[in-house]
Amino acid sequence: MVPRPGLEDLPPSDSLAVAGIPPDIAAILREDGVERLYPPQAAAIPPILRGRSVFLACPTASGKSLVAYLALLRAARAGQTGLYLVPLRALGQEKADELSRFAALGLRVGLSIGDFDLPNDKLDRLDILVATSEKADGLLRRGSPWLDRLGAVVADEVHLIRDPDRGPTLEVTLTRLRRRRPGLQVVALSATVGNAHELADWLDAECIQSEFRPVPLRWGVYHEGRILFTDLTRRSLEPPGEPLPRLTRTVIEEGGQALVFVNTRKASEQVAQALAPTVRALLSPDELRAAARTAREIVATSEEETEGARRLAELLPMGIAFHNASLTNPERRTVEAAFRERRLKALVATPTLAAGINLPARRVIVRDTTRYEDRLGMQAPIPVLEIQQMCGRAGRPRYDTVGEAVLIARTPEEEERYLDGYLSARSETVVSRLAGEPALRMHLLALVASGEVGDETELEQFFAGTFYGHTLAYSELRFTLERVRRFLEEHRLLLPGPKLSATPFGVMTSELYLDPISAVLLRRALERAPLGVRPFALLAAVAATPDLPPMFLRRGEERTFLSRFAEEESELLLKPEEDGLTADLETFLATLKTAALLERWIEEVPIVEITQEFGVGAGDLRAKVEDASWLLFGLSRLAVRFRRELGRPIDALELRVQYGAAEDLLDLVRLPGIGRVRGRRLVEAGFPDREALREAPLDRVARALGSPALAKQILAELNPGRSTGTRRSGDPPPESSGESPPPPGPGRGRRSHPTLEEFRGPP
DNA sequence: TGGTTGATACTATAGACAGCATGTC
DNA sequence: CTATAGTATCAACCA
Repeated sequence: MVPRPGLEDLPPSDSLAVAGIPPDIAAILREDGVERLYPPQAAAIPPILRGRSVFLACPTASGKSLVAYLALLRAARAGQTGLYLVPLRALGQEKADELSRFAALGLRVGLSIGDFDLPNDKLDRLDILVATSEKADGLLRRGSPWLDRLGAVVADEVHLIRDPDRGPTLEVTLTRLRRRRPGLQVVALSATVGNAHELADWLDAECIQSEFRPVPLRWGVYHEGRILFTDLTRRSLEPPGEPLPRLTRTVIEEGGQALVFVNTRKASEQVAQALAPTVRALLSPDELRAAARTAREIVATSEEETEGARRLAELLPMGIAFHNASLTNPERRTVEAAFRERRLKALVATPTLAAGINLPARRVIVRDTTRYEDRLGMQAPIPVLEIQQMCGRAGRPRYDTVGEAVLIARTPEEEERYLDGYLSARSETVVSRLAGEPALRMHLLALVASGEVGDETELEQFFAGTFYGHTLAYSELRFTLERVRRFLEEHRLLLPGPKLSATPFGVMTSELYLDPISAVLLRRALERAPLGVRPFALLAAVAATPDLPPMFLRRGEERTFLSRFAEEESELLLKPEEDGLTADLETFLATLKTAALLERWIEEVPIVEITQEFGVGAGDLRAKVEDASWLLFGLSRLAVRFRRELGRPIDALELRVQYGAAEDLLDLVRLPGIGRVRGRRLVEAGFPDREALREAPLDRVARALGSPALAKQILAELNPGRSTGTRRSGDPPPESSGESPPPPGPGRGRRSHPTLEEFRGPP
C-alpha cells in the first residue's frame, strides 16, 4: 500500500471506539490516559483488527507499541497466541510490563529472555509471550508446541535486520514463523527507513509510514553560538562559552533536561565531569537534595563496591551522570530512573541509551557523528538511522511542548553536511545480512537439525521466503552455503550425502544455541582434557570460542599473556591457529586475558581489584561472567555425550563462575541472599556449609552477615519446621532493619529479575 | 644543571543475545 | 575508506 499522503494532517481525534477497539480494552487504555489515537495509530489499527499484517515505520514514542499490543490481544481473543519479539532484554521487560496491564482481561502474559525464563508448563498456558528473537529462534529449534497456536507476531525495531551480527536471526525467525503458520499476522515496527515498501512487500503487509510525533521535534545544528533548525528558524544562545555547557545550561534554565550522546565511554565520563559545575549551579536546594539521594542509591546498588559507582557517586550530587556499558545493570537502572524522575538534569551517554529503553529529554545533543569501527580499524560515520534514533529521544510527553535535537558542528562545512546528510536525508536502506558465513553456519544447521529443511530443494524454498530471497538471488548464496555445508559435514554436525540431516551432535549444538565452531572447539577440548583438568584450562577453552569475543589487550599486556601462554602451553586444551578455527597468536593472547579475568573472579578477588587489573568496567566483567557460565553449561552438556567423567568438575566450575566463588563456597551460596561476599564472611565466622549453619545461634550469624533480619531469614530457611518466624508477605523485607539493602544483581551470580509488578510505572 | 616547553609519536576506541529451572532480599 | 583526545617520549630551550 502506498504511504498515505497527508497522514500527518489527520486530526488526532479518532476516538478509540471509532477505530473499532473493543470496549474493555478501550477502558484499560483510557485508564492509562489514552483518549485519542495518533494518526499512525488510527491508520494502522483498523487493518490490525481485521487480522492484516502491517509494517509501521515511524519515530520512537509515536505510539507504535499500542498498535502492536492490539494485534496480540486480537490473536489472544481468537483463541490463538501472540509473540512480541524484542532486540534487547531491557526492552522485553518494558513491553511485558506494559502488556501485563491487560492481565485484567484474563490474558496471561509471560517474558522469555536470557536471564529470566519460564518453565515449559507455564509457557504452555500463556496467551502472550515477550521474547528476544534468539529465544524465539530457540523455541523454533526445539519445536515448541506453544508456537502451534500462534496467531500474531510483532517484530520490534525490525530495521535491525541490517545488523550483521543479530539481524539474520531476526530475519530467519520471522521467516520460520511465517512458514510454520501460514496466514500469520505480522506487525513489524521500524524506525524510518529508506525502503519501507520493500520490507512491507516481503511481509505481505500494509505499509504505513509517518513522521508523526506526539511531541514535535525540532532538528538543528549548533554552530558559533546559534542553532540553525531544519525549519529554517534560528536560535541564538545567550551566555557565551563552549558549545556543550551552553546547550546544556540553556535547556536546564528553561526547565528541561539535556541528554548528550558521545562516542566513547571515556568521553561520557569526561564530558559529564566537565559539565558538572554548570549543572550544579542551576540546581535548587530541593533538587540538590534529590540528587544527593541518587548518589546514595548508587552506592547501595551492589554488595561489592565498583569503580563506576564511585565515579557516579561523585557526579550525581551535582545533578548529572554518565551512562555506558562499563556500568553494571543496577547502576544503569538507577541512573535511568533518576533521570526519568528528573532528579538528574543532564545525562551523558554512549549509544547504549539510543537503542535501549525509552528515556526522553527536552534537548538531545549529539556531539559525535563518527565512531571507531573495530572492523575497519578507524573512525566511520554513524549511520543516519542511529543518529535519528538518538535525536528521536528529544521531547518528553507531558513535560515538553517541543523537543530539540541538536548536532554540534565545528565548522561551517560540517554544519552544512549535517543539515543535508543527517537531518534531511532519508535513512539507510535495510539490507539482508543473511549471506554472511557465520550466520549461515548457525542457521543452516538449525534448519536441518529441526527438520525444517531436508534437502537442496527445501533449502532453496526456505531462502526464497527470507528477506534476502525477496531482494536478492538465491544463486548468490550457493557458494557460501556449499562451503558452510562442507564445514558442517567435515566436523560431524551434518551427515554426508544428498539428503540434509543432522547428527545428534549437530542437534545438540543447535539446541544449545552454540555457534557450530564453538561446539566443535568445545568437543575437541573435552576430548583432550585430562581427568584432573584445571579450571584455568577449561576457562581458556571457552574463552577461545567465537561465542566469547576476545577482550582488548592494553599496552604491555601482550607480553604478560605471552609469558602466561608459555607457562600454560602444555595444559591448554586449545592452541592458536588450529585448522582455521582458533585465532592467530595475538588474538589468542587476548582470549587468555578473558580466562585470566575469569580465574580471578572465581578466586574471589574483589570486583574493584579485577576491573583495575584488567582495565575494564564492572559491567564488562559481568558480561564475561554471563557469557562464560552460559558456555560452561554448553560444555557440561557436551561432556555428557563425549566425556561423561568430566561432567561434575565442569558443573562445579560453572557454579563457581556464576557466583564468583571458590570451590568451598558452593554449598553456602545456594542459600537465597548469600553470594560470594556474605558466603565468605560466614565461612570465616566458622560456618563452612549449610549444615554447620543450621544449628548456629542467631546472633553469631547476624554478626557475621551484619544483618539480623537476613540471618533470621536464612536460619528459618534452613529449619523449615522451627518457628524462627518465617517471613509473611505483609512483613517488611528483612533489610529494613539491616543497614544496607542487599543488592540484587551483579557480583552475586544469582540471576535477578524484578517482577512485572515492580516494573509497572504510573499510568 | 635543572626545569620547562613544545613537537612528535603512540595509544585507544559502542553495545550485548543465547541454556536451565524457580518465585529475589 | 572520513578521527581525535589523551598521554608518553624526547629534544630544544631557558634561567
